[in-house]
Amino acid sequence: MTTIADVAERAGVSTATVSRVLNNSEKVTPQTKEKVDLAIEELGYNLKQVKQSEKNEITIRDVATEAGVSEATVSRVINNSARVTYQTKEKVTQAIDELNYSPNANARHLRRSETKLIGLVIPDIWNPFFGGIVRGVEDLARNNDYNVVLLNTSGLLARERKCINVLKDRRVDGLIYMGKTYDQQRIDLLSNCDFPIVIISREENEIDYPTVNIDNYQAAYDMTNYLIEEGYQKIAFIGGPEEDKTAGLKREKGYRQALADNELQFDFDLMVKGDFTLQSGYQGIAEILKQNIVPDAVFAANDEMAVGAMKYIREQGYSIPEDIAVAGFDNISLVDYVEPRLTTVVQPVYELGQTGIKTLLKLIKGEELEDNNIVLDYDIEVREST
Amino acid sequence: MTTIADVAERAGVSTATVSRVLNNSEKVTPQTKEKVDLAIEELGYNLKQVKQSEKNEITIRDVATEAGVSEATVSRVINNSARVTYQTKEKVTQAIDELNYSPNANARHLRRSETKLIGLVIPDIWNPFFGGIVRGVEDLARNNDYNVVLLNTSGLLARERKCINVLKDRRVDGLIYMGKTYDQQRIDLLSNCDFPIVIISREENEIDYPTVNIDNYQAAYDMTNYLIEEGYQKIAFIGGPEEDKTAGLKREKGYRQALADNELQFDFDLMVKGDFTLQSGYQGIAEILKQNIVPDAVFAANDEMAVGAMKYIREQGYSIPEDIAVAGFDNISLVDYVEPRLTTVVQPVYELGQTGIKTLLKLIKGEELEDNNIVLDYDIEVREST
DNA sequence: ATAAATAATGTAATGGTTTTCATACACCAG
DNA sequence: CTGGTGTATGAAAACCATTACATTATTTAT
Repeated sequence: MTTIADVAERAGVSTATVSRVLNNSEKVTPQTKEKVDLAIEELGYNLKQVKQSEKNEITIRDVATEAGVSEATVSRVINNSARVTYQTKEKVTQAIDELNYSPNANARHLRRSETKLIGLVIPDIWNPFFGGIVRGVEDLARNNDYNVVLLNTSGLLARERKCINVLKDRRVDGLIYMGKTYDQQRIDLLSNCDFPIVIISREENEIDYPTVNIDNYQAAYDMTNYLIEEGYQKIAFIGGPEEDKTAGLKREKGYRQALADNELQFDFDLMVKGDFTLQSGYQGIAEILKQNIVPDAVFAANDEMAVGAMKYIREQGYSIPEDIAVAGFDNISLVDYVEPRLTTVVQPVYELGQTGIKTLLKLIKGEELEDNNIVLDYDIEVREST
Repeated sequence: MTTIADVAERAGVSTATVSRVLNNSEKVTPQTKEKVDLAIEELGYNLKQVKQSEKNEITIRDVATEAGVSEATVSRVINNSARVTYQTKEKVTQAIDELNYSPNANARHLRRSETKLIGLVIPDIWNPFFGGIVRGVEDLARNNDYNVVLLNTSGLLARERKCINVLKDRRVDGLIYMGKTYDQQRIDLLSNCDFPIVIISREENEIDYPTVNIDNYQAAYDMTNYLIEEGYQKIAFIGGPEEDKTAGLKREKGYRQALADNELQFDFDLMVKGDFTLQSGYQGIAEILKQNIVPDAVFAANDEMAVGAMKYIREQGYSIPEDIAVAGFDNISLVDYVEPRLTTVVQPVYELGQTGIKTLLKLIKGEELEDNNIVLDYDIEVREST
């Protein structure tokens, strides 16, 4: 298509000048007018020309034409949104097949103002604990015609902020959020979203959104109790970091309460703080053993630390579980592979994910939640380490 | 907003009838008219009501009004797509802030006919091997303003088919595909897509799309060579399943060639087929040992099988690596946790992901690839198991 | 001061779909 | 067979942003 710009170039003047000539709006030298008029003629420029699309996506319009019906009818067939004669339906589906038409979801979503997209914000998919959750989320989401946009944050506030903005721009229908910490900044971040949000794997009292979780306190209590029943008396505990006011703290509390309820003295020397890494479990138990205190069992607030502890214990020549039993928390896949296999609290990761998305879908539909804080069952899987 | 349909429902007639009443276009029974009029009154229906959006999304139009400029100018500010006076820019950004405006990405993408969305099809995110890749993909994608739609297939053809269709509908700009197998059906599936595709972790000769991978043959060769150099002479191999004509086969070939090049006899009794699971590694080595053949080393085609083998070996009272050394392939996280830690081929998972997305972005931009099959470096990480 | 260029901004078409309102046709009861 | 209605369909207005093209302001050069 010829544009004013083309004419301008041909005539060797600016587009503004061409415009002036066309509209007689301002004075123009006769020579200039001459040049411009010539260019217009040469190029056959025509103000009223209609532009035609370059891109050749097959659209609902093409289908409509092919089937000899209106776009509306095609839409009705596609969405089953109204009764359509059998014949018409046939024609339409055939046209769709013939043209290999696939409806543009973006256009649909723009019109419908829903995107069938769920944001999934996670600190680290590499970690199988989260991997299991993601899988639960994705499976069930897709069964409900939603897709998942995955965003890995590494737990960094700046990245989380960006992620949330991206999700806002994309107008996701909802968000499943998992963070490392839940401080005021995160809460501000989330509260600024106008789509529903569900938090997985956090204690309910920290945060003001629906959560899906297990009862960390009770699980730790039960595990400790189990150890006591098995005859262990001197049970060490490797906890989470000082700052962790959430799951880690709950687990610690469960441990202490179980001791108390069994009339066992809580001993500060038997408790150390870790940071959920393998190393910290290793060092944690080392701290205790180096004081020449030898517990008969160690309960770590997560599996990584338990495995780290096992390593040190074995290095010191103790045998597991004969000298020192070890128990963990989470049931990450590696617990099955270590020697001896680790007794641990089984978190239902896949179900956590599924329940999270179920809850989110309810919120999206505007349904009321019976319970804002869903607590799933855990299991204690006894293996050879105790 | 009240629509004709609402009135029709209230009055218990069809919309057509309501229309007739409204326009006096055709005859209508007095009673019907009565009913309809009543309904109209009750619902306060007003033909001329300007329909206003129910959804009250803040749009670029609002920003334009607020800032006293045209929508085009707002767009220019947002996208930095043309020069705008400092003052105008100020006004616009201020309006954006004030209204807390966030541009609707779907509308943008519809117009631009690109979605900044990448499909990521994967057999199992739960598996840390894939988890690492996903992370590499997502990180780099986001740095380039792309988002990732994650689709977990469990390797099932039916699900893969659905996934691909979803991605087509969503008009993703590209796809990163990982599958368990690559048969004709998958190839058909992929070839039916009109966006660029990159395959991660597959041998180039199987498939006709750009791939990112390591050299499985060479890696297995090097590992075998390393074992031989360490003095092992009787090296067993636990391979992939019979059907696996890809990575597993390459690894086997590398193993055999290394033997040959070192003038070691290849011995069928020292080779078993597994299926990449822990159990199959356990059984595999059992098969060999039960024949009273005792190798001095075992090389498994992946880590899971290696760990399974370790387990059986230890159970039989052999010590690792003194009696039998063990080596694996992949470097999944658990290799660091087993006792002794496993010597293995390190696949650069994160880089595989990153390179995959890099390649895909090139394709999306329409750039030529220097190399259609990118081969990344691997490492051999020697630990205590050899 | 005038004519032209350049910079800044506006207008309106466009992207592909859904959905509301409107209507042609077919059916049914009297 | 005809008046009254429902059913199947069509036309056109949304949805929100981008962008091609046009135009108005502001410089620059003569």
